Amino acid sequence: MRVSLKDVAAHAGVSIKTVSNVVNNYQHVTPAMRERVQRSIDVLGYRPNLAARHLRKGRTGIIALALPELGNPYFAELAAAGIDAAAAHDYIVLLDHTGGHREQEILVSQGFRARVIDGLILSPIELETEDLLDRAENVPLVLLGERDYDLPYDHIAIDNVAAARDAVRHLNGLGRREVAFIGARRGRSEPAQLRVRGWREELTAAGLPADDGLVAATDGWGHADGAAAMNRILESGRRPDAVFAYNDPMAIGAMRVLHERGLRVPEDIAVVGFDDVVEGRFGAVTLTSVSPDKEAIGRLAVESVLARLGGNEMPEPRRVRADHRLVERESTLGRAAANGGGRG
Amino acid sequence: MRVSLKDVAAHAGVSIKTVSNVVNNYQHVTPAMRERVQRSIDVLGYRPNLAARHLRKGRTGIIALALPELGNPYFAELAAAGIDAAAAHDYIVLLDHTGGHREQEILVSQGFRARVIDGLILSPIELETEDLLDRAENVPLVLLGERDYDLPYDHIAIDNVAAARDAVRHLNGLGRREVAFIGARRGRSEPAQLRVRGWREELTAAGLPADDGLVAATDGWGHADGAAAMNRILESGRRPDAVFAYNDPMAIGAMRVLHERGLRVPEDIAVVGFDDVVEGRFGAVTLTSVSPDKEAIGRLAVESVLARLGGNEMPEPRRVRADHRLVERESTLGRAAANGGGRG
DNA sequence: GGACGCCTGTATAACGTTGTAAAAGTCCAG
DNA sequence: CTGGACTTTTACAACGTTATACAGGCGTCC
Repeated sequence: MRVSLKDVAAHAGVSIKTVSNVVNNYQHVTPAMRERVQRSIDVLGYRPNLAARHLRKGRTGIIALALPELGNPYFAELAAAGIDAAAAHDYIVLLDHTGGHREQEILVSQGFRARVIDGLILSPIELETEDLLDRAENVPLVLLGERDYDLPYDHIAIDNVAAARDAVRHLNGLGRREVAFIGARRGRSEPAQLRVRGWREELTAAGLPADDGLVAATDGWGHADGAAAMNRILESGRRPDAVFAYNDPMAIGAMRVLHERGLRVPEDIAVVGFDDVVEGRFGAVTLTSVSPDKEAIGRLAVESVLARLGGNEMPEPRRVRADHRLVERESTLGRAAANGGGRG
Repeated sequence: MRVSLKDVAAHAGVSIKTVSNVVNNYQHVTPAMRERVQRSIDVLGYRPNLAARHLRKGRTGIIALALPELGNPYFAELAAAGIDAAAAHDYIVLLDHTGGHREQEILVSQGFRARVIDGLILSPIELETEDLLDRAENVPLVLLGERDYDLPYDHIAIDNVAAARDAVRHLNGLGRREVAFIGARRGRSEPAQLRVRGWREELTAAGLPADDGLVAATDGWGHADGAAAMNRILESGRRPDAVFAYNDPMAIGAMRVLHERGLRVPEDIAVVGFDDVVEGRFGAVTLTSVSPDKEAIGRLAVESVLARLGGNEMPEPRRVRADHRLVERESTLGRAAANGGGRG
């Protein structure tokens, strides 16, 4: 059986509490006593029983990080950053995936999937505001990602509108005048996605078309969804000279379709993605992408949720903006000044 | 404060244990009593305290899954499969990443990173046999992946030698006679990697060269490592007509280098990867790859470790083979019968 | 009709830890 | 050498749950 404080206490000839004091670096322990107890600890190979500690302290030392999809490298990198940030605070991360499905997201937000956690970081896709109103759970919640909720929870994200505008402005600067958007989510009550909004704002400001025919809604957000959306746009008869995708996998899926149809990137159609995943740097045509500071997002999310644990004072919910920048690569290369000229 | 069994018991006017019995679906509870207690549970919104349950039962309901790198979609998909398989058994998965570094892998195997777990699934990269000999930890361990340890732990993997031979045989069948291998790990005491072995065996059996000049060792196993390795091979003066890579990201990195140098895939050089990640299906040249049954691996690993929890009888350690198949795509297309003819 | 067994429900004692309060020990001033 | 102030260590009670053992109630079998 595992060795407990009791065993160590017996071995060292002291009380249980003294051993506990040594383990917890309690201030008032004489060096002699500390060493004696420590020796017993080492000899017996004592390791604290976390379940008991958790029961006693009411904390588990675990926070959950619920992401839509681990297969998307963006989330994988985010997860890695979160795990490391948590480890720095002696916290462990329980990773979960929702598939971006509303029911799963609700389950997670209500704490029904992982019930051993002190705090929760959730990156929702389909979750609606009302789903969080009756949140019975009392563990702190921090939200991540593009969706914007008017709720008293911390929210960590980049400025998605500004980032989308950066991307579109970059395309416009290359002389592209018809910029399609791939990846509006289908069936969303309000098309309030910030990236679509940024796309629309920037185009409108530039006096360029931003009609619905240029927006392709999708069911998911993987390569295949991007490819299908690209196909749909082209089959509609539109011939945009640029595509801005909701994320990199979708952009890459779209580029595959363009390749199959003999359209050249960037000569015929420039492409910009979002998230700056590694994959985009190694295709036949490397991908220009909006690069969020993933490390910062992961770290800020963890620090944010841990801060909520401390006191009951419940400070004002915070909207934290992480940095982003546009990384230009081959998919939007060249033809900088050669605008105006058709590409016949 | 949270509501406990005691509160429910008081509300329902029964003993604590009776409430516990209802919660645990204990057999001998009258329907009337069950309903009465259940009503109190619902009214008060009781939710079991897992820390207390864990302390009492000695189980936490959590297993750890430690993978080298979440950024590699292969592992991300594996993780997703593991999480779902565990959920089917009411278990929760604690995901961890080692970076493939030996110290981290040792830490994980000794249980120093996550100490709340009932079992551990580890996919080691650099870990050596001796690191597991003095494993003090008593939680069951299941190993995953390519490395083969002669130790009394369950091991789940595909037949890596056979899979590698399949890939090389496929290339040979296309008339390719000089097949390079990308991704032998640098600094490994014995080059016992199974995939290299399969590559060598198949080539040798076919009477083709399998010398060290065709093997490119790498530090890591990402896109950039594959690209660097490909560059090194080409700069050495060798002109292989096929490349077999340790995994898909490396294969894709290699293809990028070939593209930059104006070498065509598959016309000049055919490429085969390993793992069949989604990314390989959407490049300008889709990637032929060995496709392990990830869902099965994740599921088998979880079931294996859960099986070890049950009894103390410690059955014989098992080597479980998951299925694999070769998925042929554009990177090895055509020129089937056109062998023999040089390529200019 | 009484003894026996089965079915329900209850009291109590753990599981291993930490917080509280009090006991024991130490030190110094008077 | 005694009293007081302070430091170190201890005993004990929680935290919320489940296992064990046992007490009643009821039916059943001779």
